[in-house]
Amino acid sequence: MSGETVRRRRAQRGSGELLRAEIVAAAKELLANARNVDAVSMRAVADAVGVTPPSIYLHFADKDALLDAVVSDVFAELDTVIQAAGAAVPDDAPLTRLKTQGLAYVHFAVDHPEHYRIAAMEPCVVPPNVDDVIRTGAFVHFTETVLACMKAGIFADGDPVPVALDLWAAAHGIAALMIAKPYLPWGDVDDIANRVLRAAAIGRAVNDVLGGDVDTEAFTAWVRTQAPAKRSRERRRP
Amino acid sequence: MSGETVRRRRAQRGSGELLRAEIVAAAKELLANARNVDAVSMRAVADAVGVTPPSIYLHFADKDALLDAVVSDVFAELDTVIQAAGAAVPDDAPLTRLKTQGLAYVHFAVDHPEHYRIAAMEPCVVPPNVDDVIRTGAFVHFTETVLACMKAGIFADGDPVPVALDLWAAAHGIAALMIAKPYLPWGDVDDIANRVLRAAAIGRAVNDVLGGDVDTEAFTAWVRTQAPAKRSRERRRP
DNA sequence: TGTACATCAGTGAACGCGCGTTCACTGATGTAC
DNA sequence: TGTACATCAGTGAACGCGCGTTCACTGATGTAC
Repeated sequence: MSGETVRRRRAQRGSGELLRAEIVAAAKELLANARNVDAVSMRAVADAVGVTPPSIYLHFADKDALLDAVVSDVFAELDTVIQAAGAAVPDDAPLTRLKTQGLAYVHFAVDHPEHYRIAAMEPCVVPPNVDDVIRTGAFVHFTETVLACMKAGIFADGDPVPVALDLWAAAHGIAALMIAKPYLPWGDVDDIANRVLRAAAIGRAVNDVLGGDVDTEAFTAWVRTQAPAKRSRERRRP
Repeated sequence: MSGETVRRRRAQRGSGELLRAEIVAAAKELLANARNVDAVSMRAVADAVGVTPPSIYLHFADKDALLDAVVSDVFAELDTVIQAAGAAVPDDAPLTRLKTQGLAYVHFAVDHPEHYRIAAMEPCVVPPNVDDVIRTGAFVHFTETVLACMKAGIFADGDPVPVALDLWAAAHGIAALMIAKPYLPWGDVDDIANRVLRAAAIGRAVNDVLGGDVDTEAFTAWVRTQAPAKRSRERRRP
């Protein structure tokens, strides 16, 4: 920690953004191994960057401002991952894209549990505007895919936001529970994420078709009677 | 806070359990309004009970032990709520019981967000044994209902634990997201919880019938073609 | 019934610590002449 | 090209604070005789 003897070179005039970025990166890294936000001190961040604590205050008003910057950084990274995953799926398979993006989401969370925690599981330091969340970043790219599913007739036409929230809840449920209770017998991440995401999408589509007041018990019994026909009609993988 | 001038009567001999329970209750209450566990101090707990800080150490080895006791208390309360909800549904409607219990779960979480947070969203102070979670308390009562659904032919026969985990993930997703992002347009708690839980149950049942490698896109298109027949066959609420 | 005594629940004061933040400062960098 | 000076990124030391926990103690309660 304080064994950091190499002092960084003084920044060039006007290149303050460089140190700012280094501070955010260091705080993010420390947060990844901390119990929570209170367990990461300004002193530790300064130490990790190779600078004294007061230097941080040249770039951030206070600790909350620094943490806000870290959360923004995590959201940006998550968005990049989800966009990349979506781009790998052709436009004419919007439901597959939805599942692929959902899977990428869960993987990001499980691979970076503490970053996911501060971004999606902790109460925000300052509650953001609704539109800032819904019309920007990862959520908006997810909503676009939901809209494509509606245009393809998979979900009923309408406002994509509630559908996106439902599906987000399913993805978040898997991710958050696996992070909070890692000792439970989850099995393979891909398996359970695929199962839950597929169930959420199928369930939503069925709901859209049959209306909200469907008698679930009767419906599943009915699906059971239809199943053999459906099975014989579709190609099975070995 | 320290305006607490009424000092409690000294406990009777051998009635130490009474103060212990009061300490847990006070800590639980303070946690309900705290940002996180670090924001609740032993001093504040002592103050709320009307006692000096060292008194707490007569009943708990340290702060972690106290917090463990609080978490156990929250889990017990959650279990009581879920059992009560399940008991109100007849035995021959296991899927309805599942949804009712799920709804009670989400309601508990939304009504006691900070308690739910420490119980289900924070990493445990000390990771418990798998069996302690899976074979006791709320989870086991939930699993029993899943088993009843299997016996009723709603889900495929087999180990109920993975199914229970899937459905728990759905319930947790709604609960945890609503708590972490309360500013999003969730609408009515019952509505969204019902939608997501129903979707999860339907999706799971369909998966069980059709196998894991079903082509979701083709299936939903197929359900769409079947829908009118199904609709005319079922009674609709006004 | 009365008294001496043991018990132990709860006290009061203090410990050492790490925290966020502040403040007067230093000294390398860049610029004006 | 050389010198004096302004700038401002980063420093070193300190502030006051609340924290978890310890320790020698007190004094009401219950008991033995």
